[in-house]
Amino acid sequence: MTSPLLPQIGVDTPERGDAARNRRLLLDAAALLVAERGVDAVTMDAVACRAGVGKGTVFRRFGSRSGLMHALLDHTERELQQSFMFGPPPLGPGADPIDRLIAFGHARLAIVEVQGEVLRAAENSLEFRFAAPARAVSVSHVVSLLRAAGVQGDHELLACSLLAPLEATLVLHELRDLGMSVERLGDAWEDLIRRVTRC
Amino acid sequence: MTSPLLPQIGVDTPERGDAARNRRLLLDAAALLVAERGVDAVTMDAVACRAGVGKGTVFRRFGSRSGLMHALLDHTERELQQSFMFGPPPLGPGADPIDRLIAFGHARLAIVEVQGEVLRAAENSLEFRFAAPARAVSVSHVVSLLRAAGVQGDHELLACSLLAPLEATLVLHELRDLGMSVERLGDAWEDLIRRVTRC
DNA sequence: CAACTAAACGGACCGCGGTCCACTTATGTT
DNA sequence: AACATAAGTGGACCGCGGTCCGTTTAGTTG
Repeated sequence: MTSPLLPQIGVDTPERGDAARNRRLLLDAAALLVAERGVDAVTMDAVACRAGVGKGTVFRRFGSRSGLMHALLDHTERELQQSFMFGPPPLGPGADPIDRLIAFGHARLAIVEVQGEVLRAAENSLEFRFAAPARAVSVSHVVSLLRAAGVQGDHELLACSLLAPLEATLVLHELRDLGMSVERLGDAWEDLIRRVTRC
Repeated sequence: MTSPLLPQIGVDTPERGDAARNRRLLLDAAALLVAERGVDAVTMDAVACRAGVGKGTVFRRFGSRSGLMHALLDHTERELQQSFMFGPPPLGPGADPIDRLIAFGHARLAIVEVQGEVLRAAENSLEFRFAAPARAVSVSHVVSLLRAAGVQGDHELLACSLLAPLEATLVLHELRDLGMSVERLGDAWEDLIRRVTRC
């Protein structure tokens, strides 16, 4: 079994020097645009122009706008992953699996609160919404916690169903449009987990 | 309290004759395009052209592509709504609320199986994904069933969380990409409901 | 029937995501 | 150092969703 960590891109076929430089330029440009003018201002043309490269290069590096957003989130994603795999309880190993599940949801909600817009933009594509490696890691993490908690049943699907209410698009809707607080969402998550894992 | 049914559009300010005629033309054209060449072929230009009207008219009638898709689904949506409000058990009133919840999920899954592509296209916009009247009806239906089942807690959020795994985009992913069967999804739904409503 | 007005119409126009391909360049080999 | 080639590059180009606004028309009023 290979490492469950997010694959380090280009480990086997390393990027050429100029390509790597342009990746950095593009990521910096994109991050700057987000900070200055919001996610909507991050058009592929704008990023390319700001980075001083051609539009084609942006697509070559990131495949799509969602891919670019995903790359922007990569750091945060890895941090979360590190935390629940190797970090301290209750998120990391050592704590009761149910508490870990609850902490996991809280951590995700916190991320959505901060990076919600970017997350939503990243979710706007099928491949990155479900087929992304980060998602696969989350699913298998939840599956293993469910198993560890002694839950019986279709772990795979149960994990998918539990992850669904944490999707950025929905959470943002609840926060912004319905005016719910993160605390309330956190409480509801905890309640949901306790119900599902009870008995 | 007003009728919980989907509002009959244009009841107060009736549509002009030509407008109503064009709406029909457009809906027929769109349905035909879906049947003949799939959802992706339903571009706003194509629909307009096929109906023999201008593009602006399509947008005036339906607001956006998602709106058009939503209109295409309206009939099905109303049917489901009728069924769970006035139809026979287990979907309709009379059955145990938990059984009604389970039946509701099964009904939705069946719809996704048949109209999945159109549903997904309709979900591609924020306003129609969450702010659509049909969704509000579903949410309040689930809320009332949870209440009737004697479930304690944050019904509103619990309903949202339960509805999330029924979203077309996710369900289609599970069916197509992960190769799961509708039966399996149905079983998982039933299991989820039983867990959540237990105790 | 003529005049009036609010509604509907249509298509030119815009910006964005995404593709394509002729051209350039970094890197390893002899 | 010269070469070969795989990788990278850039910008013209495309199609689509969505907007805008000058024009047309349906329904009403006297």
